[in-house]
Amino acid sequence: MKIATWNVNSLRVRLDHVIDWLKREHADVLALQETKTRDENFPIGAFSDLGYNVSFSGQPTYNGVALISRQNITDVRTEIDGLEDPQRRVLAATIDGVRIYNLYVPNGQSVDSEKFQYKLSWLDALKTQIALDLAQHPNAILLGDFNIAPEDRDVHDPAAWKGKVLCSEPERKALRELLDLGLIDVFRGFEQDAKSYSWWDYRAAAFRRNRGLRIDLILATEALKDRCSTCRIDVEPRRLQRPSDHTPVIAEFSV
DNA sequence: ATGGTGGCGCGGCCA
Repeated sequence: MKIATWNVNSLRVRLDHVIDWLKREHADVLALQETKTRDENFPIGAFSDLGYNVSFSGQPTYNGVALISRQNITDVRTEIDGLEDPQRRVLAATIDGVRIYNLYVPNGQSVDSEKFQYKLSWLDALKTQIALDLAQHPNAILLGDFNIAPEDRDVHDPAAWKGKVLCSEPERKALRELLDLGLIDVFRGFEQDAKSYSWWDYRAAAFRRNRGLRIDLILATEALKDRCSTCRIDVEPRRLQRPSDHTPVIAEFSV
């Protein structure tokens, strides 16, 4: 299974990029975040023409997640238990016997904001849900835009970002607690270039200067980690005209 | 430079 995650920051604007990317990479599963697309407007045909199934949970203007898959998508869930949340950030499904969680973790805006408290409570509810689910699904993958840089090596300028949202200790702790359930950030299981990032701010020529963060992650259970043969960031889509501010992260599993 | 750019949708929010 070749599986990838990509925050596209509007599927309508980025559809050509996504279709071209699928034609080139032939991924089995692509998890999209920030589709910003109502369900009734989802471009099903663009994907079915390539032989892909789709599942989506969208809303107008903000958020929105989708799964694009060669194999059937079953047992779809879009809610976290105990979390009343109109924001469409979760799409869990089973594909090829693997339980897959496509996640768009709240950004949090700034550590002193209400949105940051929402981010932490959202992560806490997610942890509770995943703890329960992993007992039933030894083969599971969590992937998406986590809006958390796990460690300082995932940050272009750790001193400047210290304590700031996306890098602060409370959210890093929340991520570690999620990993402690038995998940591995598979990107770090392989040799990687220093300064490997998945997101660059649109402003201040951040991409050209490689001033980025690695906040798009693929987490796998122990059983699947041993079946992971590669994980890499594909920076090419970020070079295109009118790109998303994120670029795809890809992992391959023998399942 | 407390800015900068981009998407949505047409003013202001969100990232």
